[in-house]
Amino acid sequence: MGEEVNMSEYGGVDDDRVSDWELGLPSADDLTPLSHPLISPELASAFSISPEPRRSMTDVNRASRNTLSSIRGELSPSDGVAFKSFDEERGKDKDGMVVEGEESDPDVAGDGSGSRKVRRIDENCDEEMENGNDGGSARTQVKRARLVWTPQLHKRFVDVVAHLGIKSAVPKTIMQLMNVEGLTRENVASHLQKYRLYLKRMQGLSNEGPSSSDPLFSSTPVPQSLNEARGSGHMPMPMPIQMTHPPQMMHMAVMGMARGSYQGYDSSSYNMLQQRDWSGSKFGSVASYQHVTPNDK
DNA sequence: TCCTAAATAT
DNA sequence: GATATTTAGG
Repeated sequence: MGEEVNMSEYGGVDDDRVSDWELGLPSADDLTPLSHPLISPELASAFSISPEPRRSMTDVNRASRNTLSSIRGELSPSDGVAFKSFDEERGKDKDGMVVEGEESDPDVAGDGSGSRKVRRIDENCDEEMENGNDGGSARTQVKRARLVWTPQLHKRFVDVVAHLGIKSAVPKTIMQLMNVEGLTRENVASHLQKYRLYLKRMQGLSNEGPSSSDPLFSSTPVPQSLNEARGSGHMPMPMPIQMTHPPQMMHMAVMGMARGSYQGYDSSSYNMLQQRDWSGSKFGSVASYQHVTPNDK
């Protein structure tokens, strides 16, 4: 769940008080995010309604999340899971570490029937080169950390692409349907580019055996959707995607991950779980961000 | 505007 | 070298 980095600053100061608080608090999963959209993203996209009202409550969100994270980080005596507070290496620009908060997710069985977990990307900006009061426009785009396409995220991506049809699967639409907070169109575009490449390869080598190049892609069943999904000239009626109705935001917040070691995923669990929802598996979080070097480009 | 391919960066 | 981001052309 929402691992937060800056909690390291408060590390272990108030464990006692925290445990008192947590007694009456609902679990993080039960909380409805403030960013709760009123209509389903499918519907929204069907009618060209912007799914994200662009609330200006981002600060509030962040604040409450921080609080939650802090609490979460300190509790766990009841679970067998050991939450370790993580200290991060900020000094080294090339170093990052994976912090996966394992979340007990009891409702995995139905795969989408129950309450979908809220998902979002928690970006973290290290040093923010804040605007030196330039022209005054709030244009200062904080450099996002490197997005890591976790199996969950990719699965969502594939689902959306599949149901859109390969034709109308364009970055913007995909991004909207995925409804992952913080996920940019460029993120999707980039991934889509790679995904298309992958599909092409697979198509060319349809009788290719085990060694499919990408562990991520090969793990996700590729839909036979080289066909168009939407009738031409029709209004984009949202299709009943596998994802359940309130597919709110993906909740995700994981930092770091050493470069180049992504392929270290256990391929066996891939095959086992390829049709299941990934939540609850060892992949506690949906996506992760890699720490970005303070280097400016 | 935005999609896609290519270049660049990590 | 793989992945993700950024740039450039349409």
